[in-house]
Amino acid sequence: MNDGRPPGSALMRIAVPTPVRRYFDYRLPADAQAVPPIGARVCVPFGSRRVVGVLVDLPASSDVPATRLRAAHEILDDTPLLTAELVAVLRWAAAYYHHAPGEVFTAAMPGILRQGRMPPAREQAHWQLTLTGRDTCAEALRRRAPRQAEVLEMFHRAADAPVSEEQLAAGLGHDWRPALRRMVQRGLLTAATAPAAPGVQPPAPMPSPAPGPSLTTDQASAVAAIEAAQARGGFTAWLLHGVTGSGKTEVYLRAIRRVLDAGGQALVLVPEIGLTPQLVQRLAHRLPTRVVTMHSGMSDGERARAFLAARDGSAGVVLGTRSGVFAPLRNPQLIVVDEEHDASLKQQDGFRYHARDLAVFRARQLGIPVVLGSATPSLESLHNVARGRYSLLRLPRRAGAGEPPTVRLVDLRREAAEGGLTAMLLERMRSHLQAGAQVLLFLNRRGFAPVWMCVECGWIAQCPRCDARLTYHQRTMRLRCHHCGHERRAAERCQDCPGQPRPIGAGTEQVEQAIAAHFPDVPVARIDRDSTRRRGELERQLEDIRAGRTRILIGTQMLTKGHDFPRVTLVGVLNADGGLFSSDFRAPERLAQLIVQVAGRAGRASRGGEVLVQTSFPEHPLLFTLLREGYDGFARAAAAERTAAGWPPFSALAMLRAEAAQPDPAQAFLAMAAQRASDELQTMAPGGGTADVAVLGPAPAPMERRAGRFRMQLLLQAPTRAPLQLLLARLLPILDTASEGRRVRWSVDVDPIELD
DNA sequence: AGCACGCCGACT
DNA sequence: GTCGGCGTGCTC
Repeated sequence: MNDGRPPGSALMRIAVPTPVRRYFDYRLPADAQAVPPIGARVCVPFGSRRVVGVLVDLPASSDVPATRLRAAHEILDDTPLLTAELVAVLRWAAAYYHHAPGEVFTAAMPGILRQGRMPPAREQAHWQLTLTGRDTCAEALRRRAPRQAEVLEMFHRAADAPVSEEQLAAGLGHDWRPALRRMVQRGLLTAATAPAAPGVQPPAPMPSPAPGPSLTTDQASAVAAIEAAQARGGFTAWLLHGVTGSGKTEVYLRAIRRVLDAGGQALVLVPEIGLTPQLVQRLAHRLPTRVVTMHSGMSDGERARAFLAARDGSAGVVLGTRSGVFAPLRNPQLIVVDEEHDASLKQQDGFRYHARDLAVFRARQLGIPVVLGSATPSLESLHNVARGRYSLLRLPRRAGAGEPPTVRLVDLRREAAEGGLTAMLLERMRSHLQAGAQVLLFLNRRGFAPVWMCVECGWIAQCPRCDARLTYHQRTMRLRCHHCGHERRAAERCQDCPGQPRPIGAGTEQVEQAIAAHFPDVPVARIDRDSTRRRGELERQLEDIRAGRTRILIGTQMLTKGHDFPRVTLVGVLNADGGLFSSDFRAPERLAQLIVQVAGRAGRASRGGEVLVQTSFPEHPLLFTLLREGYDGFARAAAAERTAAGWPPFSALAMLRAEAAQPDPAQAFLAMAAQRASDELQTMAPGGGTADVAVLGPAPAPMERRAGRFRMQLLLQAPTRAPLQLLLARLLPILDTASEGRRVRWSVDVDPIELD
């Protein structure tokens, strides 16, 4: 029975998976029994195809003439797949980022679900210890097979009771399957027929949550402030600015614990690389609930099941990367965004949303607290604190006995670096190694050398498809483009003269080689995308580091996030100059964050750490301020510069980008866009103050040619978001229908963070 | 993005 | 005479 309304006259507004910036209206299916709920999936005819969309509204009328409306084929859900609250977030996001709603909704759903299917309900598999397994010592296994040792430990903790897949996943994060399979082969574990015969054996117990450490006074007052807000109810945004090692996670844990005790759910977002098995484990060990993760490394089925567990409320904590912000939640009471400054929270292609900003919007709409945590907050968040939109919580001291590290600059113009290492750094390395500590060297440049040059004539190996140099990789004797993947043999002869090209400058591969020459007996690990390509390789290397088997670590950005190395006391930043003279106004902020984050790896143990930063520009004001006044001082100076220059957060930006196989169509499209933008601004000027929007460009992108395509950009800059939004709302429909747009690939980026 | 419709070259 | 090239336009 329906609710009395004749279903035939009801309309459905559907987000249809297509790049068109619009919703589509349909009639109910002919056989509909009732009006479906908002957030249900609906199968509809679209052109000549059948597609699965999401019901976002039941409008009273449509702009589309009734004769053109078609009836939906089928309603796929009677319990909505997306909550009404989430639908509202997605609708807002589509409007704010000016992206096609259908693609926004697509981005929010796991593949299986957006195809209109449900994940196969998988029989929960269980395993238990064999007698051999019971007698095997996890520690004995740890050296050769750390992953297996962790699995074994988990079974020992369960004290002979069978352990389920889900418990393994919660306790160990992803990737436990291969280890488990080998252990079954080795006869340590065996499949359990059933978790429990009814009434005989209790189901395998959740490992009971471990008690937390006692809080520092800073932590305690942060927790108290958040708890007061939780008790009060309603939206509050906190910026938790805690130095490395100050125990931000502990603060999150207390706030989450409180939410769980009240029967609610917490959503925790971390940058891609921060979602480590250690973090999953820590949450699972400490919280009396099911923790589900959502990230790109999961299979379709796992992802869909995690999504449904979030929606049904069976998971108390949802831990995800960027796209986790779109998890449907039954009873959300807290959102946490860790490392809120991290650029990977912003999607850089397609639907270019910022997970942190959407998290804040979502929390406001839900009327719940949101906690943004970082040791190096973004200038945006600090600005929001200054304007009173966020409340600041500070953890200025390390939680343990650790002293903050001392930071010094090494002048590369006075001290020659060989293989990336100055004599000064080598001397300090020797000293720290002798004291039994570990050393971490950071260099944001993989490969052997960034340049392959003929010393006779100056010829430099260039990528044929990008405006970029090729990086020399010595192990493979090949030249590789780090922007498009182009690869070729490194020729021994110059192309232009009889000379012999050779590598110039140092990458991680070369540093590794130089270290081996200087410290032949010290075990070294190199951690970058090349050395950790194999599955599980990163985990294996990190385990060697944690166990102290590795003494010197060389790595790129990968090394700076989410990993603790308590025995590292010396950190070397081999070359800090990359960000000093960039055209991107955010480069200094990123460099400062990087230096502080890397430095934070030093001396988390009781001994004071030491940081050496090698640079050719030791007098540069950025480095000077950062060293003398710390991140706070740097942030103040950077904010003053941004104010003067009119950059965010003291203005709002949107970037139009266009690329094509030839430069002309991209240029022509953006020139047209600039013209039409100016036209619109003319007609808008009287009321809305829109004349304040500056149209800058079009100009070639900083790397004009990339992967064989020419890239141009047009920047729109305004003092506030409102006029920019108004302009975009009027400009984009024009661009959508312009013929110039058909010959190029173009996109809008609202609040861009990479200006290239 | 698909997909259809549409109007011009080399083939069974 | 048709198969198919990709320009152009549309999808409730």
